Amino acid sequence: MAGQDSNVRENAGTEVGEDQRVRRITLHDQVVTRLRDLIVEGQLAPGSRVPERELCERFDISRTPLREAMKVLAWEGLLDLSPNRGASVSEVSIEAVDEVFPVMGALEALSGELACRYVTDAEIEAINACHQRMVRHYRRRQLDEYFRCNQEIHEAILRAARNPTLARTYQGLSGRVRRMRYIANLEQSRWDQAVSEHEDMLRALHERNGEALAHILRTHLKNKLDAVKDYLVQRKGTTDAD
Amino acid sequence: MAGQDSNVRENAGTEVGEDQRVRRITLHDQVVTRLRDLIVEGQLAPGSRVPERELCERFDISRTPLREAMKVLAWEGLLDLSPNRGASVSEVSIEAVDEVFPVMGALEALSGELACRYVTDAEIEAINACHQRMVRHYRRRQLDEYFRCNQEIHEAILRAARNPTLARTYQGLSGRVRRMRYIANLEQSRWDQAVSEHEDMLRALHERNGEALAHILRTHLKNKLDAVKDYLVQRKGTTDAD
DNA sequence: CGATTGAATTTTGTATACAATTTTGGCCTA
DNA sequence: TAGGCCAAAATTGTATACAAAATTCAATCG
Repeated sequence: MAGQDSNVRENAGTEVGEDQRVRRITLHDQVVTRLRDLIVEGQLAPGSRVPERELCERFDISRTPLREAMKVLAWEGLLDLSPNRGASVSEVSIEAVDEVFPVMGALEALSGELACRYVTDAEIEAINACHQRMVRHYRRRQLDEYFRCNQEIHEAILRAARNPTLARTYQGLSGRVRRMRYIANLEQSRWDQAVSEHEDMLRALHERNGEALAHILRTHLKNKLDAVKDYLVQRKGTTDAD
Repeated sequence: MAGQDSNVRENAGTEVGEDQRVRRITLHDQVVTRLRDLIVEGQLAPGSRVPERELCERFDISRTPLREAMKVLAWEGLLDLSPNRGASVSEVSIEAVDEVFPVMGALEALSGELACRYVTDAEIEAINACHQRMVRHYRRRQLDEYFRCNQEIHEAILRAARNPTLARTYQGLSGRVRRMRYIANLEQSRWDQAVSEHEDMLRALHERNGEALAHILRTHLKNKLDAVKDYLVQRKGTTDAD
């Protein structure tokens, strides 16, 4: 009876569930994706102001779709908007990391539990294949490819949780954290640890041990964010006195 | 050092933390709040289409700020947008409730734990006062006033968690659920139960027992959503055959 | 020489105009 | 009469124009 349910959604670009049947994507949707990538990849430095004019020229569009996109990114927390004073890329502070962690941690743990409940054998196999690819990239020290597989795995788990609301909520937060991986490059010891944690994940998924997977995902996230925080502390030390 | 932090935020209307020093609120911010209220209060029926023209006339504004507001509400999940085909109010289905519960439950539990960690005696006292008011309204069967106190308490707990990201994320989801309280009116037995659960909450908060509060909040939410689901099932039964 | 005030410039907020797509209604045909 | 096709209307997507606020910079005053 409820026909309106599986409609095309906004921000299709970063959704976990893929409805790729949309051929005509609106301009501001593209802008949301492209602008988010710009921020996430650090091409727009945290704290820097973002005049509308500049972005209009860069994307070669008018202000209307750009502003609509900026509203969404402000809601996601990637931009700070001040009335009549414009937009600036939100800062990545240690406090922000500490603030985001418990929330993402709770969601990540939940996704682990739900994923173990609903994941299919085929999905586990696919995730396993992706994991093996990731390990190969890890051995060859191919950072970019490694990250791509890494994110693919996390998205697959999120998808296996069979909860679009969870996925959307998590992704909304992850943008703020994802860019940190560009800011803080992986140290070798942390990298070894991360791969080891991923092994644990796969095992828990195989055994469909939701509690274990939840715990691993949470720890995994915490370790990752701690690494980012270390980097931020260190960086702060170079600019501040003492 | 990071000066951009405590800037005015978008959607100030429903934030938990109150920065009321802003005198000049932009038009689309007002529209976000007003349109959300319209949806939450059920004045725009779930599933109904929402032509821009109509809302422009109702709010007496042009399409530009309205569209910016609609983008945000679509992100919140209150509106479904289809390119070139307009907006419709998202449906409130049983599946949607089941989907939202685990996510909100996890966040609610988290807020309980954090609140017990950071809440001050003064805050507990304020919450307690609000609780007493709520009980009075409950005894007098004043539904609207009861709900107002109820929401105030939940917001106070969320605020005590000292985590704006958590608050924002939770509020983003709560809009979808809040309107259900208008759809499904409280039955007496459920009402008794809810008040009793609130007593438990206050006790846990007093004892600063985070684990207990987390559990109570989660159960409280589950009971509330179950009541909504019962109502939806019943309602569906009257329209569908069997 | 520094601070303050005020006009010019820039930037944002809102409204309107134009283009493109979808929906609707009617007409024609099989 | 039913179905399909084309045109007209309505609705959405985008661009531009105008208004208001904020920033800048310089000139004047202390």
